[in-house]
Amino acid sequence: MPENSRYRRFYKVVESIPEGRVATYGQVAQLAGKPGRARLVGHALSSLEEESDVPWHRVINARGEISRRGLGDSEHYQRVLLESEGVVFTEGGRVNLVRYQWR
DNA sequence: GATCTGACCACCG
DNA sequence: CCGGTGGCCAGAT
Repeated sequence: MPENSRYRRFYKVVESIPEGRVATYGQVAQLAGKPGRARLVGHALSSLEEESDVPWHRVINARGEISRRGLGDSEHYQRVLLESEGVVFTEGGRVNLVRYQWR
């Protein structure tokens, strides 16, 4: 995905998420000036290059859970990345949003 | 170019 | 908190 694509707004927002904090898709969409377009964020992240500097792993869904289509292990990978930044998961494999959501 | 699909969300129950 | 519903929109087919 080229840097000059129209997803650039979203990447900019994601890049500004501090370490050890998370944001929801809807939140990113809103901060990017596209309220209600949470789905676009998902598409933006899914087309993101692996070598990108964007901390895509800090974006989770509104229930505090890691979303990913069927494929198994990359979901675990995202969790490991967050845990290495100090984010603690609950028993259900979810993040305590009131505590870790970026404001 | 019509239709389907999806890293979703708000709203309701 | 969980499940279903409707809506939005970019890619893939």
